[in-house]
Amino acid sequence: MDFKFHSQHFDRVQISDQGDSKPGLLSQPEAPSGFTFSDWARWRSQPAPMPPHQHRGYSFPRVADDEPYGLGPLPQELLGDPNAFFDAYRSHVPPTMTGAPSEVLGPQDVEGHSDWPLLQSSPAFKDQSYNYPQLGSLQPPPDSPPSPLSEVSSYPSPHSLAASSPGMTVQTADRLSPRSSTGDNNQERHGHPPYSVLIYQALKEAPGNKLQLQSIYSWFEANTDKGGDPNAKGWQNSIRHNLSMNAGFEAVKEEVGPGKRAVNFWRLTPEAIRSGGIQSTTRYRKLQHQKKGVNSGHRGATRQQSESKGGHATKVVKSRSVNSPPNERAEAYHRRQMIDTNPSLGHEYGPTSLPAMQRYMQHPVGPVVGCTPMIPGNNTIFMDTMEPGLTFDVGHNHDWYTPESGFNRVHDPLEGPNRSSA
DNA sequence: CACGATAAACATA
DNA sequence: TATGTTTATCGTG
Ligand SMILES: [Mg+2]
Repeated sequence: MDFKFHSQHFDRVQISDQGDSKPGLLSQPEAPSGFTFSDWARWRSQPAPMPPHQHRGYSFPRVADDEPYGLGPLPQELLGDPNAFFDAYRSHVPPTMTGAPSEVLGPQDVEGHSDWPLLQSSPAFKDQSYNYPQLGSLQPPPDSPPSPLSEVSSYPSPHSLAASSPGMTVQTADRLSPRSSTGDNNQERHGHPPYSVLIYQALKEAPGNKLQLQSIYSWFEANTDKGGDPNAKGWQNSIRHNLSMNAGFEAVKEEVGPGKRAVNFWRLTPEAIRSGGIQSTTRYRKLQHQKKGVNSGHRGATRQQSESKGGHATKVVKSRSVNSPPNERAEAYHRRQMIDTNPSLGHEYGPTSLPAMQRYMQHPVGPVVGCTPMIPGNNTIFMDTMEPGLTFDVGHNHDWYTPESGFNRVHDPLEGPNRSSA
């Protein structure tokens, strides 16, 4: 009696997947979406041939023609080169200042969130820009493949970035970072901002609002207390986890030339930039089953036989001839790739498509309230057909984070394309 | 009920 | 091995 579940397959949906028509995910009702190709071109500072047009599904933030494209607070020197940006981090981190220079610490109190220690994100790049001279033997950037592109990389960012005005600067504290490892851990002490926020900050400050994974690590090492011990790499796992699961961060591949393999950058989503914030990473957990411990309670070396986890739902890349697929999973994987690959993007690099889980949540068909584990063969989802307002009109809450106001709980009415709330 | 941190299983390149 | 994606646990408020 409760729900009436409807199950459908979203194979077909994948075609229109990127249709950025998110039901009620964003606080902003309608997002003007219409990032033109030229905008995009500018974004990555490329010549830009005139485009084929839309790439319909993906909506980029629209930017007024006269709107400045530059990143507010960023030092000019850095603007042109994201690599430089992270190189700065990479280089400056290890040697001298490990952790956080207390000099730059600026405790403050942002009304929205005074808990977290504020920091100024690494001065390293604020002042020095990426010159981190020293390091003497600073080799050529280990990971800065992109040479041609990279250029300016400005990014459409209206006032969103401006948010970082006076009050909020970001924080970087010396010991911030959520963790304390073991046992007592916890953040609450003063609560360090969650990974998602830290990542948001790192990206927000970066040229083009994008950084490579390694650079993000570096940022953490420089602005948080992570990285102290070389042995711990759990925090990196956490970072990756957040990058993947939080829709505010998207991976963009940049081709570097024929021979080399494209490098991947993690970038703030246009949505994140426009709205000036991100949603909590855990919100994408909605569809998961919350299993309760029926087990013996063991934990340790375990098995979870649950079906697929990682990869078969991976993102796109390029189409390529498939050899003999190793197994069924791989087969399914490749199938998806073909579908997901966006033709209009051609060889251009751009945002990869949404990860499966996140795409489910945008199912055009309506509110998705559940799904089976992501198994190749069975792509069934469940949606609620009840009328809102009645019995259990579900609807969920989730947090939305913005620098100015911190986290705010918002409720999404569970309204989909279908149900126009009269 | 939502979060967040972690660990870990899996995939792919 | 490095990266990414996703499932699962445990602790908090
Ligand atoms: Mg993501």
